[in-house]
Amino acid sequence: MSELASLTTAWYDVNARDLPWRDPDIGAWPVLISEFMLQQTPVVRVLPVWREWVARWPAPADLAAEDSGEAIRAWGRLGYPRRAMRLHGCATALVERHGGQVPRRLDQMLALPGVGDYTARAVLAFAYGQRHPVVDTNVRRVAARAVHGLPDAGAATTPADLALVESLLPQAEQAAARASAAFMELGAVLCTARTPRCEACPLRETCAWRRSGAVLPAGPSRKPQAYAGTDRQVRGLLLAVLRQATGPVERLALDVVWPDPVQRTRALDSLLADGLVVPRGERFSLPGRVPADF
DNA sequence: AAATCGTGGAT
DNA sequence: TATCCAAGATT
Repeated sequence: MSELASLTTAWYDVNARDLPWRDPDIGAWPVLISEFMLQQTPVVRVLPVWREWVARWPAPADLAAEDSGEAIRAWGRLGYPRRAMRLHGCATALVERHGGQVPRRLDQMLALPGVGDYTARAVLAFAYGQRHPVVDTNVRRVAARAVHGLPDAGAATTPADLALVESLLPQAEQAAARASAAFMELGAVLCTARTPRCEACPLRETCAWRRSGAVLPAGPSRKPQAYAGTDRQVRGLLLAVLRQATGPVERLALDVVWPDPVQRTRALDSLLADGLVVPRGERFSLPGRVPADF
């Protein structure tokens, strides 16, 4: 195996955080839930919601039996609520296509809604111990620095990234899966975007970027994303109203969240198009059955 | 292939 | 206070 993998795994053996979805006895479904929630959302915010979901919907069939609106509501404030709907879609697909189980084949994983190159391989590696290059933003940053001597990676995961990381993995399946978790942990805990802690890094002697001075770029490594005043913010405000409502709400209750009627309408229309919101006559609600007293 | 899609903690 | 960014996927 590569020196990068052996050094990083040895460090991980001692320093891995004790995250509940890393319990070796946890099932593939809880792992899949964690991977969805962790898409663009920090660990600390995922933890409490993940616990709720695993307790409430211990198997895919449990979630599939509910309206997608329940998933959206239980998603809470994790952000990007389309993930909740796609995860509900996953549960349905698992029941319909895979006997209520999480499949063990990459092509079957990639065919699930909301499951892309990262999530598919992460679940197969972490839940089933398979050998796949698991490439997220952390791993790409570690590879960019340690291997290429660059301060950060490109904007998106490329086939070249997958090939490189695959070449770093040990041959044995379980060791490869552990190395993948170790690379991610290193990027999340030490080899961070803005303030890397190179002194504590197991790769400090071999890292190409450190040997060239570890100079951080002046500007942001990604294009900073605006939020205030965007449709995204308005969608969030609208959905927050519908999440806490117990039934359909009047248009007026939605109108008060944003002053500009043009943008408000555009945001609501996009939520309707996404299926995150459903019209109920003159009113609106999350998707699903309406309680009898409405 | 660049834009879009939430939210909140850290700096 | 404003900016950056966090276990991505989709179109």
